[in-house]
Amino acid sequence: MGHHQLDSLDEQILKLIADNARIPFLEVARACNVSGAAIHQRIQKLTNLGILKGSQFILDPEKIGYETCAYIGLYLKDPEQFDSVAEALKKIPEVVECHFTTGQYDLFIKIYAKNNHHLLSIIHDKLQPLGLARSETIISFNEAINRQMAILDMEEKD
Amino acid sequence: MGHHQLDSLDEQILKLIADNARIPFLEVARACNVSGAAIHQRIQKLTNLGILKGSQFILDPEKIGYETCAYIGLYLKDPEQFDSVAEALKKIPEVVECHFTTGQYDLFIKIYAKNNHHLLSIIHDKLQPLGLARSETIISFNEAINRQMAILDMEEKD
DNA sequence: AATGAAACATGCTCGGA
DNA sequence: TCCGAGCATGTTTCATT
Repeated sequence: MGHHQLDSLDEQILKLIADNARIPFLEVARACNVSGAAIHQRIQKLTNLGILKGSQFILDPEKIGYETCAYIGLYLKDPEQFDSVAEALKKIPEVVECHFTTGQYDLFIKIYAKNNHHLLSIIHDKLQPLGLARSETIISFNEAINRQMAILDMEEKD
Repeated sequence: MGHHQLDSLDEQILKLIADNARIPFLEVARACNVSGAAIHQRIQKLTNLGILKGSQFILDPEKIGYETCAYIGLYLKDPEQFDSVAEALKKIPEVVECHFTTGQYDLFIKIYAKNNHHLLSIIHDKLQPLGLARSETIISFNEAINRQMAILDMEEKD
């Protein structure tokens, strides 16, 4: 699971495509002073290495009807079930993140709901039945930042 | 700020492109039984409405050297400064999310760091100087889910 | 691992319905 | 709002270095 050695060209490519998945590879090629075929090969390589894991169009949650964003810390009745609970959470489309965490919570999740009422009904009808002992909800009323981590600098050797 | 009326074609398009930003629009057109020009126009419209907010290639954080993911709840010495603190957080590249929240915390952020030591140094050297009274860190040791919310069903009328 | 050219496919624009 | 056609542009492959 360690990370890989990326050379300067890989890094340039990642910086150019990370926040613009529709950029023409020829434009990347021109910016990097290499051929289009080279970019094609590198992107293939980065994909095979698992560094690139697909692409997305970013949708504005509010504009498609998801006005409530919340984090919920879950305490399980049986903490050893965290694995099967995580599986069950994958089937709840409103759950967009799920973390196994240190300390306080057994699981920590992020949810988008249509509104506060919808959030409550998700907690009641979908989360509680999974075997929660208790939960703590943090409602976000403004997502001031939401971005991908930057590609900061070269990777050190293994 | 409200959401918009999306028809069935908009919805189909969003479902096809949301998790594949590189899909050819002509392929979308074929799947929807409309012309390529129609898809082109719709995507333009969805972009103008702010429903589409750009695109990304998804990078695997671990594979580019970010092995620690954490959430941090921030208590500010002066809670009224939350706005300027949020601005300052934008300049810290390791901070990928920042929320204004109800209750407990003044701000709630998500951070990717190279390792635990790096996380500590970010908290000490970059976050504390912003005027923190206190902070609570939740370290994730496994991100079991990380996805975009699904496009579930038609939007109701305004 | 990169190149350049060729073959193929797509993106974009415009006139018209 | 959509279609179809035309042209510019991008993608992919392959033989070569």
